[in-house]
Amino acid sequence: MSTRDRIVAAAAQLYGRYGYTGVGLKQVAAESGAPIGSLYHFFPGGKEELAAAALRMSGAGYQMLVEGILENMPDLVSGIEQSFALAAETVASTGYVDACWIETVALEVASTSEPLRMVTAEIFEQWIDSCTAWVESHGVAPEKARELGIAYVTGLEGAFILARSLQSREPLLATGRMLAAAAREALAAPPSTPVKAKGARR
Amino acid sequence: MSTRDRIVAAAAQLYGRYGYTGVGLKQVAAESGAPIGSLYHFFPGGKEELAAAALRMSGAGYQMLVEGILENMPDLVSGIEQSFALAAETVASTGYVDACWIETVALEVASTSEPLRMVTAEIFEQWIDSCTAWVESHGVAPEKARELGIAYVTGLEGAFILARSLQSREPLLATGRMLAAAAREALAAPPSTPVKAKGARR
DNA sequence: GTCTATAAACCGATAGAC
DNA sequence: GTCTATCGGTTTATAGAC
Repeated sequence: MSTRDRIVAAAAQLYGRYGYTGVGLKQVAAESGAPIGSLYHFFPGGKEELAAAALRMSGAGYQMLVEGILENMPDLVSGIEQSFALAAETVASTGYVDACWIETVALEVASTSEPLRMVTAEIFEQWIDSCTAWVESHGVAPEKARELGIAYVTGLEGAFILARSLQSREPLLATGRMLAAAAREALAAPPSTPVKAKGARR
Repeated sequence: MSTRDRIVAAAAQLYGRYGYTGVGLKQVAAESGAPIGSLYHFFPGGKEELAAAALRMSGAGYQMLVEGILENMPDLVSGIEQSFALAAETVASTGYVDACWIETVALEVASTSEPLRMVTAEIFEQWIDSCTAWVESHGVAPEKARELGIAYVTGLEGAFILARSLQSREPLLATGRMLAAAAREALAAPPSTPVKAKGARR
């Protein structure tokens, strides 16, 4: 693992616990074992450039994680409910500290750093596209699939907030069940313009 | 408006734009027109005590706002969709900077300040209770009503994140429509233990 | 590429005059 | 209750030796 990678990894970990504003560059340097000079060597743009790299790395990582989970789900409805239940277990197992730190930084930078805001927007858009494609592959019409794909992301992110604050699995379990209900309705109303569905509607 | 109130109001406004960690006490003092000494006079506990007061004030304010909107909605399903659409317009009208700042601070303090984490938990619990009561008043069985009440809050908070990051109404509109679909299903399956519903099931 | 030293500004918090 | 000055520590960022 290169020095650069260790710096980015340390930054991602610290941002997850303390937020973007709450973490100093010296702290990142200390955690990664690199001196501050190396940090500015790899990221001449300073804190913003480092955060952009960490966001992009973790954003892609979260997406691969979710895609891997959803791919192995038997059907749309139980896939939604099960993946939220799995998220609940995972978050609980870390003592409600590790969920998704992208949202924390996204809120912090939304009105303070236009470059970083755009990085988070790019990440969320990719997540939406990925989820929408999965929903569509199970036979939901494109527009409805996008709505459900968006609601999957917003519901998951919102449930993470309450789960961490309340230190409870309930927000994730309840949100998963309600989104599964929405998915059931989306399946019941078949595509107005029929498409060949790859996944089974059963 | 008392000096104390002006300090709390200024803190709430600044936390909304820059987050908890991103706002200094000197900044709050300057914005409110009060000297730092007064700030420590009213809040001997310093930054944490001030944030707790601001959180409680804004938390109650948001709850009253949502309750006032939901009360006047004709039915459960369109009430959910319409209130999300209204939120989309409101957030868009502020240039996507003012949505709900409780979530920003909740994420920042979740693993850094146990006292503040508990304040945010209390606020979220009250929101859930309020939404659950509204859902139940429209004829949904208690357990399902709580699930939908939770999903309303998580969906709204999550959609606020994406709306601000993407600078788009779409996350709020899509989430509102999906939660309305979930509500439709909750109404279709009547309470196992029938209760006298105050709201119309139609 | 690695590392140290340092500048200039800001932080939360306190002391103490008024 | 109001206000100022200040302490000790931290921040981002840079300069420059190795």
